[in-house]
Amino acid sequence: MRIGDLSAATGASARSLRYYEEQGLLASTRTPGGQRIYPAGAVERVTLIQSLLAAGLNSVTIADVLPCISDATLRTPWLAGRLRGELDRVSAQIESLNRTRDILAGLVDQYTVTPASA
Amino acid sequence: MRIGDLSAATGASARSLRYYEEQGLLASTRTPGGQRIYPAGAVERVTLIQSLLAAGLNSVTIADVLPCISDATLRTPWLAGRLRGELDRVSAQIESLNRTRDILAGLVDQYTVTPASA
DNA sequence: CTTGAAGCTCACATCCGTGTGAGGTTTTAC
DNA sequence: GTAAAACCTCACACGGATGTGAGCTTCAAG
Repeated sequence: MRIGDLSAATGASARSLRYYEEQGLLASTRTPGGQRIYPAGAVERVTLIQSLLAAGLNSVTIADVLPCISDATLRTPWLAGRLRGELDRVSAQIESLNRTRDILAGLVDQYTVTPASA
Repeated sequence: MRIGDLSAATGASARSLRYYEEQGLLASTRTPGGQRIYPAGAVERVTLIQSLLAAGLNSVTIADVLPCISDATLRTPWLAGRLRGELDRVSAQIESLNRTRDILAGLVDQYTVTPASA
């Protein structure tokens, strides 16, 4: 599959896909003319990359972590700790976001209730 | 309370506090010499600002939304919609983060289980 | 007074994924 | 063989909160 197809399939821009490759997150082979050809699992991989980016992991961290998903032999204790750290961070972030959501929901509630007198 | 005290109380750097003021998120009076004096509720206000920033609202949006928390008369339908939109966005973000957390947790699990043979 | 800590303004730097545009090449379809 | 669509590589720009440093002023304590 070519870059346009992968872009359409994932919602990531071609620019982003090239960036992922540049950062070592995504592999491609090339046609004789130099255009990128992506293997079958690329869609899932890009989806995963997007998830991790959205979770606040930067590309370097993702590059460290990603290989282990496909290759269990690459798992080191150091990486396990790293991963656990990221998990904790994301969990804390979710906690914090939940509280903030409650604040926003409370405000929306007030909007819904108070102007009922109007 | 002066800027150093507020910074210590909230964890926000003095730089950030000045920035919040510049963006209209935080008010202060000044000493005759020009130094900032913050009123009593400033700590809570800064904490709220930090929450909203962490939730992905930018300073302009926060500036729109913040006044309504203290003053119900400022609530307009337009702002209600705006607020609801932000709430939806944050909720979606939390959903997405939950999925990502599950992915990370799954990875950590694999680390925990697989190397048990070692 | 004097001195050191704390504050002030201004302005440039950083992060980092993504947008964008120029200028050129490859691929695909007719 | 030709035209159009897709792709290529630079390389610069951005957003937006925060860091940082220079140069100066104010405040609090001795």
